[in-house]
Amino acid sequence: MTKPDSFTQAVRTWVDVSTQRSMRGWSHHAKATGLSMPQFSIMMQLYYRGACGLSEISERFEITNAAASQHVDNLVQAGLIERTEDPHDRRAKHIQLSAKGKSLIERGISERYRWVDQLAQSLSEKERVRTVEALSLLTEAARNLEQK
Amino acid sequence: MTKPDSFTQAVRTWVDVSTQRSMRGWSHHAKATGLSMPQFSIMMQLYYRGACGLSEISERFEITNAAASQHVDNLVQAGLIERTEDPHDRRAKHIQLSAKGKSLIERGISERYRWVDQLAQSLSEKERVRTVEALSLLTEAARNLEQK
DNA sequence: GTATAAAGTTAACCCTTCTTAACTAAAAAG
DNA sequence: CTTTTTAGTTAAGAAGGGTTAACTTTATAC
Repeated sequence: MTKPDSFTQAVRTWVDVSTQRSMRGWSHHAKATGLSMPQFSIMMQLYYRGACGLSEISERFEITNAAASQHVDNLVQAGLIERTEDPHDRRAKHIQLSAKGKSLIERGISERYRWVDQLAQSLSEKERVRTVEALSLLTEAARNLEQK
Repeated sequence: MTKPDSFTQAVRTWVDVSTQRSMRGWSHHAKATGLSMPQFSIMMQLYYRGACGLSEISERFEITNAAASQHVDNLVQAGLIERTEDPHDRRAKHIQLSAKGKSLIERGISERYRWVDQLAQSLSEKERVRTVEALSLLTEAARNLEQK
């Protein structure tokens, strides 16, 4: 509350605008592929954080193992993820994206961020450089915050 | 595809990080208030884009009038929004946040963006100024894109 | 080696969201 | 002034996501 007002305002506004844009692309893609929101989220998570067991999924989404198991089962049946036995602990499952699932998510990401390319083109080289500096700073600071 | 690579990358990374952060706060608040996701979204939309008729809601969320009407009805019953007759067209309704609803959303926003204040404190004055410049640029550009 | 804990699955059920269909009431068109 | 269109509501039902509870199988503790 000292005087970060214009800073706070600028960040908020940009986050609002960009969240809205990227969410729009996201829900478009989810709808186009016929995936529901939880299904899509699980796949995104598998893409960014890599393979995991079933319990990790239920923990991250704060749902029961039963619910997670059902979602996973549907995605396996759709051929989008693979569920194999963990060789070190045969109770556990090793859940990961299939090739088909991975490429689907990658198409989704590039669609979700197509507007960023358009954004790039509407700025000058100099503006782009300055933007990159500022955003790197912010990202770095946000990640430091995260770890505390 | 010329060479916006580092730009694209920086924007994507920041959007990912910030979306994740602000969504976390959002779903927290939604859960705490007992609102469902569609209910919350409708209220957010009323907050940012102002009062509107029922059809506007169904269009923006791509649901039927029936579904929109039901959501609105629940929110009216909870005392969070007001539904009055449009004096110029008595078929239409004028839907807007109540005082209670408005303050609920405002509390939500400030919770959602608390991390931005922390972010501000972890940067120097100089860094903040440069960030504000860059983000204003980006926001402006994104809005221009929007209008085309 | 038996008892207990942990990882997943399955079944039955509830709640929410959404849809279609039938309806009322007001405005616009002819 | 009658017909048609537009705005919104209501009811019934389908679909999905979530839960608890009972169960199987494997690992861990003692």
